[in-house]
Amino acid sequence: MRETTLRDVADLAGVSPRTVSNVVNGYARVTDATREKVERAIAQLGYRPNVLARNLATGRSGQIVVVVPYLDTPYFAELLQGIIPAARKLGYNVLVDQTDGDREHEHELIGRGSRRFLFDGMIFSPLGLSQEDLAVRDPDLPLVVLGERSSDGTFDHVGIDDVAASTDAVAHLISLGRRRIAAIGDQPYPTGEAAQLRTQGFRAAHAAAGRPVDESLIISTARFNRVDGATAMAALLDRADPPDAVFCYSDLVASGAIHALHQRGLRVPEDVAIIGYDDIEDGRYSSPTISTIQPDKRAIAQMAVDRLVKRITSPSPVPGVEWRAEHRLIARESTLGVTS
Amino acid sequence: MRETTLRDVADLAGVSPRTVSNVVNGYARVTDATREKVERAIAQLGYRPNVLARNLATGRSGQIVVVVPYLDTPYFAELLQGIIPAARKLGYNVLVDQTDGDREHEHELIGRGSRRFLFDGMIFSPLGLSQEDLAVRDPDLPLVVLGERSSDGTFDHVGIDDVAASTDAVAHLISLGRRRIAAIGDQPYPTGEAAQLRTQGFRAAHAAAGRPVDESLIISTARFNRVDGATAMAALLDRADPPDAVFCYSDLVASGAIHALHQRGLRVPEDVAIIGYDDIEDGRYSSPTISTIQPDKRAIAQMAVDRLVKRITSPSPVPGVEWRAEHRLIARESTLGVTS
DNA sequence: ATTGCGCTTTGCAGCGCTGCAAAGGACTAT
DNA sequence: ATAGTCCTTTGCAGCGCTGCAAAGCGCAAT
Repeated sequence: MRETTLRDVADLAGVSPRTVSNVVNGYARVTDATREKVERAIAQLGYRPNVLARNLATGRSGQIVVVVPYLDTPYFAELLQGIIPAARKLGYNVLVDQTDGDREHEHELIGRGSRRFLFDGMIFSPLGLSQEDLAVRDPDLPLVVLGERSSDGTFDHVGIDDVAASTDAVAHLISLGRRRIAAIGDQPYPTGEAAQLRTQGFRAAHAAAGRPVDESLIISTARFNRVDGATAMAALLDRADPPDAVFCYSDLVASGAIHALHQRGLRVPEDVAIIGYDDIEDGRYSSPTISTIQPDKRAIAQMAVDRLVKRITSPSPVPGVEWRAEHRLIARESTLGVTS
Repeated sequence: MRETTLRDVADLAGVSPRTVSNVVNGYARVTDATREKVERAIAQLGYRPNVLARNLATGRSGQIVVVVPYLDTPYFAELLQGIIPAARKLGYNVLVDQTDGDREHEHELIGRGSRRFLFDGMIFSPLGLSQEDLAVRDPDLPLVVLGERSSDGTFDHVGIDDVAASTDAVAHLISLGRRRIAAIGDQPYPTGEAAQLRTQGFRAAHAAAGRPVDESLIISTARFNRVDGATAMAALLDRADPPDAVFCYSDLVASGAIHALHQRGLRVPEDVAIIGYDDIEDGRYSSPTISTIQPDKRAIAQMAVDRLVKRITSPSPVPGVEWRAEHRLIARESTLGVTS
């Protein structure tokens, strides 16, 4: 049996298809009598508009897509908790896609692909993509970039001040009297911009305290996840002069590092203090609880959606905005120890 | 500037639009000469097919949606890691939506809404919806349900044997000599079916060991998350006769419970043994590592996608299948203690 | 009685693509 | 030379909806 269409409803109600459309969309002025007739017909036939057809006719889909590297990274999952309701409130439906941090895939998504037509705009958190890659993006696609890139003026960028936040984190370790501070999570140019900014903060904090940086304590990892954190920590502990504190570039890395420490029977923070980044829920429940940098996720989410929708609805080109959310240092047990 | 269309390409290549379509879709036999002409024109104009138009014409969208209660629940995030590649391999794009476990919202998604047209099928993990609610679903929508419901024969159901798995978990605690075993995560009828099956397993294990069940040790929670786990555990510890082991209905609940124990200076498993459910990555890294029930997530994901695609592509009605994936008991530190 | 106004309703065309079936063309068999 | 066959290419119509602008209509003003 065929799906009922606008025309079927129109026939039953004795009006033109256009009028049914007007009722369905709440458009224009429709007399109460007409509206009621049409609504009765709709109910009777169980009519539902075909969004596909509507989208084709209007050229817009009412959907925005949020593209993240990994859905199983709690930071993104938590960010989405802010993005989804914010977008819904503005009448947009949110769908999520993941790239596995794969450069090809990311490229395809921001490039001039045919999926373009499915979405009115995109909130994108790049990982494998370098700044140059971003240049080949589809200029038609309203875009808000999350994270650490800076905008070239044709899209918006929303994030926190990574250098300042990282400086705060490391300064905290220094203020606790730690002498040999390692960093886990650096990544080489050109793709690891987030990581490089954090390393920059790491250096800045040392400089501000008049301390030299031991370059051998800056450890690169492929990803910001637990496995890599544990592996890097284990490697540090195998050395003759292990660190007494570690700045981890994400809470997941920190969680992995703590795991590696516990496996060797070392105590956090007595033997090694750990600070993470992102403030995921996990860190508030782990043992010890993880000191971290807390970005204002709600503000980031709200801002990203606002900017994107502005971009979608504005007929004229919108200048790219660089927007920094607040961040806070949250000191917990992994640096302060158990306080009671 | 207008987006280039099939017709533009046809004009430039000197062929009919239909032929361009054939080339684009790899349809039919097209001579190499023609194909090359067309491809040159496509490249020259930077043509990309309008998926919206294609979808309208074909009536299919090539997208499937995975609907989960909460994206920030690691179990779902991990499951998606299996679903997304499996679906991609079959030519489907996966989009994710979350319901917040809200019954209204879930209802809307499986009902006869207009979003129906955006997706060829749905993999759905219900939470707030009761078995009766599922009955009002859109019969046209190919559907695979994850989790604990049983199928009414009009859709497929994929999950593990929750009763058996829960029995295994509790039997493990009993075998370790624990005497007062609590359960955290029960939920009342009619929505909390997953929880009820686990409670059933909890009872079954007691019965098998010839032990009575202390009903007061079965604690209900609103969700399977950390906060609720911590709160419930704290309440148990406030009692005169606290348990010496707890079966938590998810690893998140277990994580919360362990947190509550540590806050009181109690040791896991020496004072209280904890077992969780789901085997999320978190539990492999926490201190102590969390014993758990490991569902075969990869198999669940693969099966869900296979069944859904079969349903989408089959012209005739497909009978509903009830499919159970394997599960394993993984004993870690939270029940065995630190072994070295 | 005629004109003009404002509101509601309508008809038309078209969004860009594909399904279908038939037309065209090259080539082989008779 | 003619008919038949097979493969490639095409034309048409339509997916179901909305933008646009004009038509219809009731009512007040002249």
